[in-house]
Amino acid sequence: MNSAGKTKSTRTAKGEQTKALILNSALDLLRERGYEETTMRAIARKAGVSLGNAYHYFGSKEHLIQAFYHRTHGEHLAAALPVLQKETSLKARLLSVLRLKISTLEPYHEFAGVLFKTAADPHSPLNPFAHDSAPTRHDSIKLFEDLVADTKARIPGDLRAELPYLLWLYHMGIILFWIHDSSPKRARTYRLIDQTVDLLDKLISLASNPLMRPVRKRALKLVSELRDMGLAEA
Amino acid sequence: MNSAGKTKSTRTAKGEQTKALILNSALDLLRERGYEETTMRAIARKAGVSLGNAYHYFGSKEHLIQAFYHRTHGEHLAAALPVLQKETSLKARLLSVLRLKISTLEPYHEFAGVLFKTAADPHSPLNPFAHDSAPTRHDSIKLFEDLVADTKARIPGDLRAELPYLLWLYHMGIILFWIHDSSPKRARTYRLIDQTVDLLDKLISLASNPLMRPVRKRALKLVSELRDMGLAEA
DNA sequence: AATTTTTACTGAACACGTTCAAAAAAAGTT
DNA sequence: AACTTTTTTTGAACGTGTTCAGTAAAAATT
Repeated sequence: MNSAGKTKSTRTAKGEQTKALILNSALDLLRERGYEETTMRAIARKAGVSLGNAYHYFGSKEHLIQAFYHRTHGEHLAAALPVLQKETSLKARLLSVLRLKISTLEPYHEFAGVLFKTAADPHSPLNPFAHDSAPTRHDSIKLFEDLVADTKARIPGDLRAELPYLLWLYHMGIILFWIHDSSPKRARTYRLIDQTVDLLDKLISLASNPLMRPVRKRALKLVSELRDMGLAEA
Repeated sequence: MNSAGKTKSTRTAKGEQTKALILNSALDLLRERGYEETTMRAIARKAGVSLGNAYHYFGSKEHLIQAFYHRTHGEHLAAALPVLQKETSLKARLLSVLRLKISTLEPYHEFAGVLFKTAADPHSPLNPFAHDSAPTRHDSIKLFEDLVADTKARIPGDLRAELPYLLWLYHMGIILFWIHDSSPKRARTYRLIDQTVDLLDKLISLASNPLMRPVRKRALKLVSELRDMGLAEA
């Protein structure tokens, strides 16, 4: 069995091809119709494959979403990494990276809600704290590590260490807002990004003040405990 | 039709009785078996009623959860209000109210995950920003209004106005943690409450400092915009 | 080359949430 | 009391996600 016994590993070139075919069919339908309206039967039909075969490669409908998540993260990464070369300030980097995230996700807005729907369920393999989604989550946080790493802002070491995780959480919050955002061209979300990035920048400066050291230490210790806990769970 | 055309209003004493019977059967089963393992058919059977009849009173399985949410909130309120009489400090009140919330929810820990599962889905009538759940949400926030209202801490007016909503969000975060908490007697959650309440108290003092006024104003304006948005949506 | 073992694939079956037309019961009306 | 309207209740039906025993094909082994 695999990590959680759901998705079988592919052993054959033919199999790899079929698996990709199913995933592409699924993403097409999800983009067009959203989650509920995209049935496993429709996915299999579009891929020219039997229903059972789809389940051979993807243990459940949710596992297809995990594959989607992995793919869009790759797209986002490809778009965001060049930005880290050009921009050096934390603020400018954050602004670009978040805007790119939203534009990458945009084609899937209709069905993205389901991501968070299951994300909060402890029994779902999709929830961000679950063992199954650890690799994708780690990849996702790594982008924010790179973002923070070589920025020349004066940030105390303790805060700098936790900042990637905190920014990742913040970026999840932005996505949650975007999911509920039905304004034209997602204008509200982009405005929220502008405002919160600006505010965050100020708050980081504030927290970096030596006078803040005791409170900062306390808060960061709490954050690190919370962060570690996810890995320790079943 | 009702608020969203889902739950029919009851017109008869007999109907009221049947509705209560179904809800009680549902809550019993949910407590014993959790959400997935509790089928609508089992609920109907336990209530001695046909499947279709269950759907006559509760438009969907999720609507039963909304009823659960309403009921446990009532229990929590009954336990928490006396505390506001005895305790006067914000810190002590918060500590008690949160601990009571967790102990009220405890019997339903197994299935509470589904609360958050659907809570983040924009299409679900259960999501906290949805129109359907507005009454329960408002009731829930009201408790924190009472909690803040007559406390004698020196808190600036702008912060005091938003504090109930912020504390409600915070309390949702605590519940989210509790859902994932599998430690004995939920020790981790109680520890988290202790630590975060302590920290929150310090942060409120900090934010009340006149020097913080500009940043505070900015942050609170953002929060109030976010809060209003929920009501404006479809 | 024949045989065994592993992988890819099929389609029928299951239990579930949900819907709906229609029957039974109750309440309201004349 | 007879009739109409409304509410309650039923049970069959639909489409869904998922499972599984079994078949076809490919790879590994002899």
